[in-house]
Amino acid sequence: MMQKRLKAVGYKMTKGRRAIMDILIASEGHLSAKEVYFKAHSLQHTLSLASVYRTLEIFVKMGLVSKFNLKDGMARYELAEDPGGKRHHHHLICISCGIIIDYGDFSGNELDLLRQTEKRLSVKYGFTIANHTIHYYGLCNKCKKNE
Amino acid sequence: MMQKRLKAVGYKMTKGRRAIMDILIASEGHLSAKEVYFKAHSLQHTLSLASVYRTLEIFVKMGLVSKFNLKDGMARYELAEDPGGKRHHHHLICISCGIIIDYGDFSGNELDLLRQTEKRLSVKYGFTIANHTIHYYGLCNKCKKNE
DNA sequence: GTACATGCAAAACCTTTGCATGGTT
DNA sequence: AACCATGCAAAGGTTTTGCATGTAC
Repeated sequence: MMQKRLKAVGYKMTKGRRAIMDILIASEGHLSAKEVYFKAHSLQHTLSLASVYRTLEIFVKMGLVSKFNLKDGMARYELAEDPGGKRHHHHLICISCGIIIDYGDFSGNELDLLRQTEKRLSVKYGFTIANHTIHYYGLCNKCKKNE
Repeated sequence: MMQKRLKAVGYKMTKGRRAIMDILIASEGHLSAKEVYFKAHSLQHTLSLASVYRTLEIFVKMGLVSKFNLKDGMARYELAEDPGGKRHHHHLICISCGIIIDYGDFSGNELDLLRQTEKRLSVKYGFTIANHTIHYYGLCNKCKKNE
């Protein structure tokens, strides 16, 4: 439970943090800080953007949330994947309209290969890999038709 | 040759652009705009940071340079890969010291699978994939020892 | 009551832009 | 000569921070 995890690291559970977590749980992922702010603000009217940033940073450090950047230079946040990896996915990003599509239905091959690759890199470069981000850039169906 | 390519799109070849391209060619890649600025400035003392940004954007639009973002929200630039894909690589990023290691010695399996995956995504999501970025985050050898 | 969390406003940082001037073709 | 490129400074957008106050424990 969240309160426990926060307490364990010396943090407190507040309404703002609860609201932010609720939004992240309810959303499909890849939210910008402002999107989190607007959505969470509707649950907790006193919440400020500064607190959203501070809270998101805490969540990232705790491993509850993943942060990544697209080419637009605006950070995106989403719930970190569960240990089993059920929520793990990659992103398809349209370079025309910016829509982001999650892609998580990996084939067995793909999973095997990712693991295999990580192991190989560990051995060869002495790198211990904690996680990865994979982004495919291209044209979505809609934008293709409009060209 | 560069001048030709620039001219073809209505742009001019200047000393600043030459210097920026020279730096990109001489470097290992993944340079921030400021790094390009400082290095190129030593070749062309009148160069400004604004021109670096303007030039890099042009190069990206022309397909000469690739731009990508790490989690720190600072864009990185590097020479685009040649058509044959010889320069294609992914990145290992140390979450402790920030060092970036290129990783380009793909196994045959990895290449096959990437192509296969892109094709599958094209079909399933109607997405035409132009390129991808793959970043592995973890601890480098050095930082592992210091912990 | 103590320590952490928050709001607000200011600052910091990366990146873009307006405008007058300089350089390339 | 025409038009693009540049430097400078200002503005824009995202993210961080200082400080006084509020709140969870």
